[in-house]
Amino acid sequence: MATTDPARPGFVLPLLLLAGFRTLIDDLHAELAQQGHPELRPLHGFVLQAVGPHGTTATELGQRLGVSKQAAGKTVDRLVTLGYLERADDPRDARRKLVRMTARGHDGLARSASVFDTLRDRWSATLGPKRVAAIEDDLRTVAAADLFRLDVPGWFGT
Amino acid sequence: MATTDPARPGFVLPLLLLAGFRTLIDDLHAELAQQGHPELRPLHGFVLQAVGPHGTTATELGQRLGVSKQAAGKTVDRLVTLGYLERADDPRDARRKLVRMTARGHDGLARSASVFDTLRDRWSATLGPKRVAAIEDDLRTVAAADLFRLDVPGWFGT
DNA sequence: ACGATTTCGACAACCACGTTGACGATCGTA
DNA sequence: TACGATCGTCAACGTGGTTGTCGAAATCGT
Repeated sequence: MATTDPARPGFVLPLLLLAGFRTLIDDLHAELAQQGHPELRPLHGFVLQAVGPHGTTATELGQRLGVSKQAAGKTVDRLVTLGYLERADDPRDARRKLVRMTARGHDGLARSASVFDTLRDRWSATLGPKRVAAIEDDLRTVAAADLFRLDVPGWFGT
Repeated sequence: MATTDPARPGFVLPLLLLAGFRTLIDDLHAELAQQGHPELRPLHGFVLQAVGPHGTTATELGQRLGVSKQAAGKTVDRLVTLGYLERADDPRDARRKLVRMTARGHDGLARSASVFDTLRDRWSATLGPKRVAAIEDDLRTVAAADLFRLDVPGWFGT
Protein backbone atom coordinates (compact mmCIF):
# COMPACT_ATOMS: atom_id res chain seq x y z
CA MET A 1 0.00 0.00 0.00
CA ALA A 2 1.89 2.92 -1.32
CA THR A 3 0.27 5.54 0.85
CA THR A 4 1.06 3.89 4.15
CA ASP A 5 4.78 3.60 4.38
CA PRO A 6 5.54 1.85 7.67
CA ALA A 7 8.73 3.87 7.96
CA ARG A 8 6.53 6.88 8.71
CA PRO A 9 4.41 5.76 11.65
CA GLY A 10 3.00 9.19 12.28
CA PHE A 11 1.14 9.16 9.00
CA VAL A 12 -0.89 6.15 10.05
CA LEU A 13 -2.87 7.68 12.87
CA PRO A 14 -4.43 10.58 10.98
CA LEU A 15 -5.13 8.33 8.04
CA LEU A 16 -6.91 5.83 10.24
CA LEU A 17 -8.89 8.52 12.01
CA LEU A 18 -9.99 9.91 8.69
CA ALA A 19 -10.72 6.48 7.30
CA GLY A 20 -12.82 5.61 10.32
CA PHE A 21 -14.80 8.79 9.99
CA ARG A 22 -15.28 8.29 6.29
CA THR A 23 -16.47 4.73 6.51
CA LEU A 24 -18.99 5.81 9.12
CA ILE A 25 -20.20 8.66 6.95
CA ASP A 26 -20.27 6.61 3.79
CA ASP A 27 -22.21 3.83 5.46
CA LEU A 28 -24.59 6.35 6.94
CA HIS A 29 -25.40 7.85 3.59
CA ALA A 30 -25.70 4.57 1.82
CA GLU A 31 -28.28 3.63 4.42
CA LEU A 32 -30.02 7.01 4.42
CA ALA A 33 -30.32 6.89 0.66
CA GLN A 34 -32.23 3.66 1.00
CA GLN A 35 -34.46 5.15 3.64
CA GLY A 36 -35.71 7.92 1.42
CA HIS A 37 -33.03 10.56 1.92
CA PRO A 38 -30.69 10.18 -1.05
CA GLU A 39 -29.89 13.86 -1.29
CA LEU A 40 -28.76 14.30 2.29
CA ARG A 41 -25.07 15.14 2.20
CA PRO A 42 -22.44 14.34 4.80
CA LEU A 43 -22.59 17.57 6.73
CA HIS A 44 -26.32 17.98 6.57
CA GLY A 45 -26.92 15.67 9.48
CA PHE A 46 -24.66 17.76 11.66
CA VAL A 47 -26.31 20.91 10.45
CA LEU A 48 -29.76 19.59 11.24
CA GLN A 49 -28.59 18.63 14.67
CA ALA A 50 -27.13 22.09 15.14
CA VAL A 51 -30.44 23.67 14.20
CA GLY A 52 -32.03 21.78 17.03
CA PRO A 53 -35.67 21.22 17.83
CA HIS A 54 -36.42 24.84 18.67
CA GLY A 55 -34.97 26.41 15.57
CA THR A 56 -32.32 29.07 15.33
CA THR A 57 -31.02 31.77 13.01
CA ALA A 58 -28.38 31.68 10.31
CA THR A 59 -25.91 33.75 12.29
CA GLU A 60 -26.32 31.64 15.39
CA LEU A 61 -26.00 28.49 13.32
CA GLY A 62 -22.82 29.85 11.79
CA GLN A 63 -21.08 30.37 15.08
CA ARG A 64 -22.37 27.07 16.36
CA LEU A 65 -20.83 25.34 13.35
CA GLY A 66 -17.69 27.42 13.39
CA VAL A 67 -18.27 28.94 9.96
CA SER A 68 -19.27 32.37 8.73
CA LYS A 69 -22.90 33.41 8.79
CA GLN A 70 -22.79 33.58 5.00
CA ALA A 71 -21.70 29.98 4.70
CA ALA A 72 -24.36 28.95 7.17
CA GLY A 73 -26.92 30.91 5.19
CA LYS A 74 -25.98 29.12 1.99
CA THR A 75 -26.27 25.74 3.62
CA VAL A 76 -29.66 26.70 5.00
CA ASP A 77 -30.71 27.73 1.51
CA ARG A 78 -29.81 24.32 0.20
CA LEU A 79 -31.55 22.49 3.01
CA VAL A 80 -34.62 24.65 2.48
CA THR A 81 -34.61 23.75 -1.20
CA LEU A 82 -34.35 20.09 -0.28
CA GLY A 83 -37.26 20.44 2.09
CA TYR A 84 -35.42 19.81 5.35
CA LEU A 85 -35.59 23.31 6.75
CA GLU A 86 -37.94 26.25 6.54
CA ARG A 87 -37.54 29.92 7.24
CA ALA A 88 -39.95 32.07 9.15
CA ASP A 89 -39.96 35.65 10.34
CA ASP A 90 -39.22 36.34 13.95
CA PRO A 91 -42.23 38.29 15.23
CA ARG A 92 -40.06 40.01 17.85
CA ASP A 93 -37.23 41.09 15.62
CA ALA A 94 -37.81 41.84 11.95
CA ARG A 95 -34.12 41.43 11.18
CA ARG A 96 -34.00 37.83 12.26
CA LYS A 97 -35.19 34.92 10.15
CA LEU A 98 -35.92 31.82 12.14
CA VAL A 99 -34.70 28.55 10.72
CA ARG A 100 -36.69 25.50 11.71
CA MET A 101 -36.76 21.87 10.77
CA THR A 102 -39.64 20.62 8.68
CA ALA A 103 -41.21 17.22 9.24
CA ARG A 104 -38.83 15.86 6.65
CA GLY A 105 -35.96 17.45 8.51
CA HIS A 106 -36.97 15.76 11.73
CA ASP A 107 -37.27 12.49 9.91
CA GLY A 108 -33.83 12.80 8.35
CA LEU A 109 -32.23 13.71 11.64
CA ALA A 110 -33.92 10.91 13.50
CA ARG A 111 -32.86 8.40 10.87
CA SER A 112 -29.30 9.72 10.90
CA ALA A 113 -29.15 9.30 14.63
CA SER A 114 -30.55 5.82 14.51
CA VAL A 115 -28.25 4.72 11.68
CA PHE A 116 -25.27 6.11 13.57
CA ASP A 117 -26.39 4.14 16.58
CA THR A 118 -26.52 0.91 14.64
CA LEU A 119 -23.14 1.63 13.09
CA ARG A 120 -21.72 2.14 16.54
CA ASP A 121 -23.30 -1.15 17.55
CA ARG A 122 -21.62 -2.78 14.60
CA TRP A 123 -18.28 -1.48 15.80
CA SER A 124 -19.10 -2.80 19.23
CA ALA A 125 -19.83 -6.20 17.77
CA THR A 126 -16.48 -6.22 16.01
CA LEU A 127 -14.28 -4.70 18.69
CA GLY A 128 -16.29 -5.21 21.81
CA PRO A 129 -18.17 -2.42 23.56
CA LYS A 130 -15.30 -1.63 25.92
CA ARG A 131 -12.92 -0.87 23.09
CA VAL A 132 -15.35 1.45 21.40
CA ALA A 133 -15.96 3.27 24.63
CA ALA A 134 -12.21 3.42 25.18
CA ILE A 135 -11.67 4.99 21.78
CA GLU A 136 -14.29 7.60 22.56
CA ASP A 137 -12.77 8.30 25.96
CA ASP A 138 -9.29 8.59 24.54
CA LEU A 139 -10.33 10.86 21.74
CA ARG A 140 -12.20 13.02 24.17
CA THR A 141 -9.06 13.23 26.25
CA VAL A 142 -6.74 14.30 23.46
CA ALA A 143 -9.41 16.60 22.17
CA ALA A 144 -9.74 18.25 25.55
CA ALA A 145 -5.96 18.37 25.93
CA ASP A 146 -5.87 20.25 22.68
CA LEU A 147 -8.49 22.66 23.97
CA PHE A 148 -10.75 22.14 21.06
CA ARG A 149 -14.41 22.56 20.67
CA LEU A 150 -16.61 19.61 19.88
CA ASP A 151 -18.69 21.67 17.55
CA VAL A 152 -18.83 20.70 13.96
CA PRO A 153 -15.70 22.02 12.35
CA GLY A 154 -14.82 24.38 9.59
CA TRP A 155 -13.05 21.38 8.09
CA PHE A 156 -9.87 22.39 6.45
CA GLY A 157 -9.78 26.11 6.75
CA THR A 158 -8.72 28.29 3.91
CA MET B 1 -22.43 21.63 23.89
CA ALA B 2 -25.35 21.86 21.61
CA THR B 3 -23.99 19.68 18.86
CA THR B 4 -23.36 16.67 21.04
CA ASP B 5 -26.68 15.66 22.41
CA PRO B 6 -26.06 12.75 24.79
CA ALA B 7 -29.40 11.31 23.79
CA ARG B 8 -27.88 10.46 20.43
CA PRO B 9 -24.77 8.43 21.27
CA GLY B 10 -24.10 7.44 17.71
CA PHE B 11 -23.30 11.01 16.75
CA VAL B 12 -20.40 11.14 19.16
CA LEU B 13 -18.09 8.64 17.54
CA PRO B 14 -17.90 10.19 14.09
CA LEU B 15 -17.56 13.62 15.62
CA LEU B 16 -14.67 12.50 17.78
CA LEU B 17 -12.97 10.75 14.91
CA LEU B 18 -13.25 13.84 12.81
CA ALA B 19 -12.15 16.06 15.66
CA GLY B 20 -9.11 13.92 16.29
CA PHE B 21 -8.16 14.04 12.65
CA ARG B 22 -8.67 17.76 12.49
CA THR B 23 -6.60 18.59 15.54
CA LEU B 24 -3.79 16.49 14.13
CA ILE B 25 -3.99 18.24 10.79
CA ASP B 26 -4.32 21.68 12.30
CA ASP B 27 -1.37 21.11 14.58
CA LEU B 28 0.65 19.77 11.70
CA HIS B 29 0.11 22.83 9.60
CA ALA B 30 0.68 25.25 12.42
CA GLU B 31 4.04 23.58 12.89
CA LEU B 32 4.83 23.30 9.19
CA ALA B 33 4.10 26.98 8.72
CA GLN B 34 6.75 27.74 11.30
CA GLN B 35 9.20 25.44 9.57
CA GLY B 36 9.09 27.30 6.29
CA HIS B 37 6.09 25.68 4.63
CA PRO B 38 3.20 28.06 5.30
CA GLU B 39 1.50 27.38 1.97
CA LEU B 40 1.32 23.62 2.37
CA ARG B 41 -2.35 22.70 2.60
CA PRO B 42 -3.88 19.79 4.50
CA LEU B 43 -4.01 17.32 1.64
CA HIS B 44 -0.69 18.26 0.14
CA GLY B 45 1.24 16.07 2.53
CA PHE B 46 -0.79 13.06 1.48
CA VAL B 47 -0.36 13.97 -2.14
CA LEU B 48 3.39 14.26 -1.79
CA GLN B 49 3.51 10.92 -0.11
CA ALA B 50 1.40 9.44 -2.89
CA VAL B 51 3.80 10.79 -5.49
CA GLY B 52 6.55 8.84 -3.80
CA PRO B 53 10.29 9.01 -4.25
CA HIS B 54 10.29 7.67 -7.79
CA GLY B 55 7.71 9.98 -9.26
CA THR B 56 4.48 9.09 -10.99
CA THR B 57 1.97 10.49 -13.45
CA ALA B 58 -1.20 12.48 -12.94
CA THR B 59 -3.47 9.63 -13.93
CA GLU B 60 -1.71 7.16 -11.69
CA LEU B 61 -1.79 9.67 -8.87
CA GLY B 62 -5.49 10.12 -9.40
CA GLN B 63 -6.34 6.49 -8.98
CA ARG B 64 -3.94 6.20 -6.07
CA LEU B 65 -5.76 9.06 -4.34
CA GLY B 66 -9.19 7.89 -5.40
CA VAL B 67 -10.00 10.99 -7.42
CA SER B 68 -10.28 11.73 -11.12
CA LYS B 69 -7.16 12.30 -13.17
CA GLN B 70 -8.33 15.86 -13.77
CA ALA B 71 -8.53 16.60 -10.08
CA ALA B 72 -5.12 15.07 -9.57
CA GLY B 73 -3.79 17.16 -12.43
CA LYS B 74 -5.09 20.35 -10.88
CA THR B 75 -3.52 19.53 -7.56
CA VAL B 76 -0.24 18.78 -9.28
CA ASP B 77 -0.47 22.15 -11.02
CA ARG B 78 -0.80 23.87 -7.70
CA LEU B 79 2.05 21.95 -6.13
CA VAL B 80 4.21 22.71 -9.14
CA THR B 81 3.43 26.41 -8.77
CA LEU B 82 4.36 26.20 -5.11
CA GLY B 83 7.62 24.52 -5.98
CA TYR B 84 6.97 21.13 -4.42
CA LEU B 85 6.62 19.13 -7.60
CA GLU B 86 8.01 19.31 -11.11
CA ARG B 87 6.91 17.81 -14.39
CA ALA B 88 9.14 16.12 -16.92
CA ASP B 89 8.54 14.29 -20.16
CA ASP B 90 8.67 10.54 -20.13
CA PRO B 91 11.28 9.60 -22.72
CA ARG B 92 9.57 6.26 -23.34
CA ASP B 93 6.04 7.56 -23.77
CA ALA B 94 5.42 11.00 -25.14
CA ARG B 95 1.89 11.05 -23.76
CA ARG B 96 3.00 10.70 -20.17
CA LYS B 97 4.28 13.56 -18.06
CA LEU B 98 6.26 12.40 -15.08
CA VAL B 99 5.55 14.13 -11.79
CA ARG B 100 8.46 14.22 -9.36
CA MET B 101 9.16 15.85 -6.06
CA THR B 102 11.59 18.75 -5.98
CA ALA B 103 14.04 19.24 -3.16
CA ARG B 104 11.48 21.45 -1.49
CA GLY B 105 8.93 18.69 -1.94
CA HIS B 106 11.15 16.20 -0.20
CA ASP B 107 11.76 18.66 2.58
CA GLY B 108 8.06 19.29 3.08
CA LEU B 109 7.25 15.61 3.12
CA ALA B 110 10.04 14.79 5.53
CA ARG B 111 8.95 17.55 7.86
CA SER B 112 5.31 16.43 7.67
CA ALA B 113 6.33 12.93 8.61
CA SER B 114 8.45 14.08 11.48
CA VAL B 115 5.79 16.45 12.81
CA PHE B 116 3.22 13.67 12.62
CA ASP B 117 5.58 11.49 14.57
CA THR B 118 5.96 14.05 17.33
CA LEU B 119 2.21 14.56 17.42
CA ARG B 120 1.75 10.86 17.83
CA ASP B 121 4.30 10.96 20.61
CA ARG B 122 2.31 13.71 22.24
CA TRP B 123 -0.78 11.51 22.15
CA SER B 124 1.29 8.72 23.64
CA ALA B 125 2.38 11.00 26.44
CA THR B 126 -1.23 11.88 27.19
CA LEU B 127 -2.87 8.50 26.78
CA GLY B 128 0.02 6.10 27.11
CA PRO B 129 1.58 4.32 24.17
CA LYS B 130 -0.59 1.25 24.57
CA ARG B 131 -3.79 3.19 24.16
CA VAL B 132 -2.60 4.88 21.02
CA ALA B 133 -1.53 1.57 19.56
CA ALA B 134 -4.88 0.12 20.58
CA ILE B 135 -6.74 2.88 18.78
CA GLU B 136 -4.72 2.22 15.66
CA ASP B 137 -5.31 -1.51 15.90
CA ASP B 138 -9.01 -1.06 16.44
CA LEU B 139 -9.40 1.37 13.59
CA ARG B 140 -7.47 -0.94 11.35
CA THR B 141 -9.84 -3.72 12.36
CA VAL B 142 -13.05 -1.87 11.61
CA ALA B 143 -11.48 -0.52 8.48
CA ALA B 144 -10.61 -4.02 7.31
CA ALA B 145 -14.03 -5.28 8.32
CA ASP B 146 -15.48 -2.61 6.13
CA LEU B 147 -13.29 -3.76 3.25
CA PHE B 148 -11.93 -0.36 2.68
CA ARG B 149 -8.72 0.81 1.18
CA LEU B 150 -6.27 2.75 3.24
CA ASP B 151 -5.44 5.02 0.37
CA VAL B 152 -6.16 8.64 0.72
CA PRO B 153 -9.84 9.11 0.16
CA GLY B 154 -11.96 11.16 -2.14
CA TRP B 155 -13.22 12.81 1.01
CA PHE B 156 -16.91 13.38 0.85
CA GLY B 157 -17.90 12.36 -2.59
CA THR B 158 -20.29 14.35 -4.68
C1' DA C 1 2.42 -1.79 -41.97
C1' DC C 2 -1.42 0.32 -41.18
C1' DG C 3 -5.85 1.43 -39.31
C1' DA C 4 -8.76 0.93 -35.06
C1' DT C 5 -8.72 1.33 -30.32
C1' DT C 6 -6.97 2.77 -26.01
C1' DT C 7 -4.53 5.84 -23.02
C1' DC C 8 -2.67 10.29 -21.42
C1' DG C 9 -2.97 15.03 -20.38
C1' DA C 10 -5.37 19.17 -20.95
C1' DC C 11 -9.41 22.30 -21.47
C1' DA C 12 -14.07 23.80 -20.30
C1' DA C 13 -18.15 24.00 -17.70
C1' DC C 14 -20.05 23.07 -13.61
C1' DC C 15 -21.03 22.12 -8.42
C1' DA C 16 -20.32 22.24 -3.24
C1' DC C 17 -18.52 24.61 0.41
C1' DG C 18 -15.88 27.94 2.30
C1' DT C 19 -13.99 32.93 2.61
C1' DT C 20 -14.23 38.65 2.83
C1' DG C 21 -16.34 42.78 2.00
C1' DA C 22 -20.26 45.66 1.53
C1' DC C 23 -24.88 47.18 2.31
C1' DG C 24 -29.88 48.06 3.53
C1' DA C 25 -33.09 47.21 7.10
C1' DT C 26 -34.00 46.96 11.85
C1' DC C 27 -33.22 47.22 16.83
C1' DG C 28 -31.47 49.15 21.21
C1' DT C 29 -29.77 52.91 23.55
C1' DA C 30 -27.35 57.48 24.86
C1' DT D 1 -34.09 61.11 17.76
C1' DA D 2 -30.03 59.95 15.98
C1' DC D 3 -26.26 56.67 16.25
C1' DG D 4 -24.16 52.24 16.47
C1' DA D 5 -24.54 47.36 16.56
C1' DT D 6 -26.74 43.31 14.53
C1' DC D 7 -29.14 40.37 10.90
C1' DG D 8 -29.56 38.63 6.44
C1' DT D 9 -28.21 38.89 1.81
C1' DC D 10 -25.48 39.89 -2.42
C1' DA D 11 -21.22 39.70 -4.92
C1' DA D 12 -16.63 38.18 -5.89
C1' DC D 13 -13.48 34.89 -5.17
C1' DG D 14 -10.63 30.47 -3.80
C1' DT D 15 -10.21 25.51 -3.51
C1' DG D 16 -11.16 20.84 -4.32
C1' DG D 17 -13.99 18.08 -6.58
C1' DT D 18 -16.99 16.30 -10.94
C1' DT D 19 -18.12 15.05 -16.16
C1' DG D 20 -17.42 15.53 -20.97
C1' DT D 21 -14.49 16.39 -24.90
C1' DC D 22 -10.50 16.30 -27.63
C1' DG D 23 -5.88 15.85 -29.88
C1' DA D 24 -1.71 13.43 -29.65
C1' DA D 25 0.68 9.32 -28.95
C1' DA D 26 1.02 4.30 -28.02
C1' DT D 27 -0.68 -0.37 -28.65
C1' DC D 28 -3.05 -3.98 -30.81
C1' DG D 29 -5.01 -6.86 -34.60
C1' DT D 30 -5.34 -8.13 -39.11
